[in-house]
Amino acid sequence: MIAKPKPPPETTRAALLRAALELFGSQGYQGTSIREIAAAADSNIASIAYHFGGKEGLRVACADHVVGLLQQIAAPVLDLNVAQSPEDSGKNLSPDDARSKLVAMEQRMVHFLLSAPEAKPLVPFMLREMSDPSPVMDRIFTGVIEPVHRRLCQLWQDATGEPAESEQVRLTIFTLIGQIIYFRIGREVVLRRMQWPSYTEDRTEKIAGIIAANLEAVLSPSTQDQPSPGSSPE
Amino acid sequence: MIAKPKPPPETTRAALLRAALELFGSQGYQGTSIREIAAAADSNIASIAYHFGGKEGLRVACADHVVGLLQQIAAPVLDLNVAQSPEDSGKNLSPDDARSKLVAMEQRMVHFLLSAPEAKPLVPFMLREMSDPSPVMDRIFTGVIEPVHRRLCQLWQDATGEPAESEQVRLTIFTLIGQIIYFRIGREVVLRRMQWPSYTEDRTEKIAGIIAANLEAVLSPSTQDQPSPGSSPE
DNA sequence: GTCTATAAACAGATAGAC
DNA sequence: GTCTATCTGTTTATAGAC
Repeated sequence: MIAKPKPPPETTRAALLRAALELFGSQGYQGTSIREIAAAADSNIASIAYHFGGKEGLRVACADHVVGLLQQIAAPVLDLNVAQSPEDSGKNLSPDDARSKLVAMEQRMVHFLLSAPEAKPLVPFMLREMSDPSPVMDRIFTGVIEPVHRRLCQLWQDATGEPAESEQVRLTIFTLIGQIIYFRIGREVVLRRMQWPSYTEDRTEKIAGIIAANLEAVLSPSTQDQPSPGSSPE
Repeated sequence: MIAKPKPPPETTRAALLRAALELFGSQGYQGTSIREIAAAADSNIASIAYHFGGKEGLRVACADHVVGLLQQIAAPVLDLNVAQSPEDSGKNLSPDDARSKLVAMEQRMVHFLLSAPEAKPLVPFMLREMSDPSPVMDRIFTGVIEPVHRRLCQLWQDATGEPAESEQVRLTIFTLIGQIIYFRIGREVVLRRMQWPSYTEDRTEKIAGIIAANLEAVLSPSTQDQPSPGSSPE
């Protein structure tokens, strides 16, 4: 426990986790049998009960695994400026810095969700758990989604001056996230309409560019009236 | 067959369809048993085989039903200007008209997806079929998604002059649709982050207003450089 | 820790009475 | 057209050999 922080006694366990993540992601939780998982992991059904207590335990373990990995990936991006200098308080950026950091984060998210190889097993699982309000969604929300959303809201404040936790800003950040995530969730629809067989680096880059342009357009004052959000002409 | 174009001999059939739509939408296809459906329709399992041939037949019938209803709902919006006058050719609008029609369609879609009572049973089913690439997705895509997307692209062309079927425009329309649909698919996440117990009319209106503002910002020339999409500084 | 064998519950489909 | 009863296969979970 002390001398060996990470020995590899988790061959079977890890294989089951990998297989489950993959299959839950592609077929859904209810659409996947523990037989399939055991077969894909070159193991047997009983090993799932042994290591995870059952199918639901395996689901929870997948969620924790995903949250851990995503936090690891998101960490360097989330506190790029927090740990820069001690007296900086790590909270305020110049509007231009915040603006370009927002665009940079958007680009990263698009590339990660659409074509990063390390995201391939994680993202489908996460998105399914996000749609299905399962008891597992809690960990994913608290561990990943909320921190990232809060960070984006903070950057938005630094870029525009609008209060980060206002309804207006929180919802606007969701419209940004929605644009990105739709290209994953609605993947089959997009590919079909675009007559693309699959996403490639070039196509991902194109998508990221369009969302970046949208983002910059919304961030721009545009010298028009944007007094209060509730005064739409309807 | 001729004298009675639509008598009501479809009490059980209709009840099964309604129940299936509801349960498939909330629990997913594989997460729903035909026993549940029969029970919810106050019928029995055998009636499903009799009326629809089996569970998969019921799924297809649900898809057709949804496509029919959505087309009925979307029709008056889609060809509002097509049937206006014969010599109008029904294709070209003034930029201002196209622009306000785009905003109007966005508002309609948000309200329909988030709080229209008639959408409540349809939308979850459709969104699930859209994520899972099932053989049923075909009908939904061809019947609803593609026509709506094409119409939006056409309006975008009328509003901006960019060619409707260009990659640029088709993807931009998807960023618009993504913003809207995310508030449905990511509903649980949004509600939690906003600390809202549920969507209300006011909140839906607020969301619609923010997306409308984004749309207008992107549609505006903004007097900045927007020469070609591939020349991002990176 | 790993695996085979089996139990108990569940799925979808169907036969046949009414 | 409707429904009960049943068939057949599959599911998760588990007991027990190794």
